Amino acid sequence: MGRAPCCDKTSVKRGPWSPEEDDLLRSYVQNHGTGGNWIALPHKAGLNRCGKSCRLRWLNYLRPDIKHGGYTEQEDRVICSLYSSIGSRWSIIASKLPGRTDNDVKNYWNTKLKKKAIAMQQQQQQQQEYYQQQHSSGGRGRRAAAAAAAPRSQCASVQPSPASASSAVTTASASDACSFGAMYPSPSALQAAPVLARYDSTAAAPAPLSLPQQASSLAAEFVPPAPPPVGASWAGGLPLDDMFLPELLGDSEFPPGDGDFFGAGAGAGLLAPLLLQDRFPAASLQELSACYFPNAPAEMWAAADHAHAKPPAGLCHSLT
DNA sequence: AAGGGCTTCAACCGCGTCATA
DNA sequence: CTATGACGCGGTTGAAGCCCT
Repeated sequence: MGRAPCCDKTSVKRGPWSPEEDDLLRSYVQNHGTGGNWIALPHKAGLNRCGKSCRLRWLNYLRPDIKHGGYTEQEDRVICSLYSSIGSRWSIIASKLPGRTDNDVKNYWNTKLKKKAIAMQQQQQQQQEYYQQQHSSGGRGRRAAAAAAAPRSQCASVQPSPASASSAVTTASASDACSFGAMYPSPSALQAAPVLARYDSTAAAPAPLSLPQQASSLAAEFVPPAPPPVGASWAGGLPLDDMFLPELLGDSEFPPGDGDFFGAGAGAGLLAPLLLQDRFPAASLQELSACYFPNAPAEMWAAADHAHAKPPAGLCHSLT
């Protein structure tokens, strides 16, 4: 027994919208608003369309503040950084990009950015191999080499959804998120590991940070990995927390209206977690980190010796 | 010029979540 | 507490345009 359809699909028009339909919908919404009921809207607006179709058309195309195409380097970096940390939660990612819709961001990632990421990952792996060869004789390099050789499944918990494998291009898998996140390892993320443990940090990082204590001990013998390729400025070494925490914490300066999301330069980005440690109690930052990775809270919370298994309600509503 | 393959992106589908009666 | 309906989201599809041979 399935769900009742939202409308009679045989009697409503489907497919591409005509300019006349666009005008009808636009003028109706601008004059009357959505009325909080998309199902009833097409009838009121004189459209022979499904309510969901109207909603999608308005949200993804007709809204006056929509930007189409022309993604900037900054936007690329935001998308990549967030994707590496939270996976394919396009609505959250799009909410950090004014004028962008989840559908647009999703399409952009699937058609362009993902390829760019894969190419850069391959480049990074080549650098890693070279780097491992240079350090293979010393003890300090062994853990990094072992971690680099570790299977990707270490981060499978980041993206629990076993996405269909029917489309190699469009499917956003756990390994995508994980491997791309690994492209930009951040020494600062490890230095701040007891506070900002990242559950998707693998591969180029010394080891999966499944436990803050492990991360802490690893940080002590951490060998900085190869830097991102020259010219690959976007998302370089920026933990999600650097750009996300301020907003969740109510920092009104995020995102900057016309500036660089990542601060004045790489140094500013790398310093952000440490500055946050100064500004907020470690417990609060642990709670917020847990919000990013709701699929793996137990380990971290147990390790952090918290009385509760979950962060306080309302702390991270937009991500859970 | 033709046509086959590739890319892009608007639109659809189905499910999870939430609000409300 | 439960049922129902609407919304919102992520995954997927397919038509149109582009590119290459």
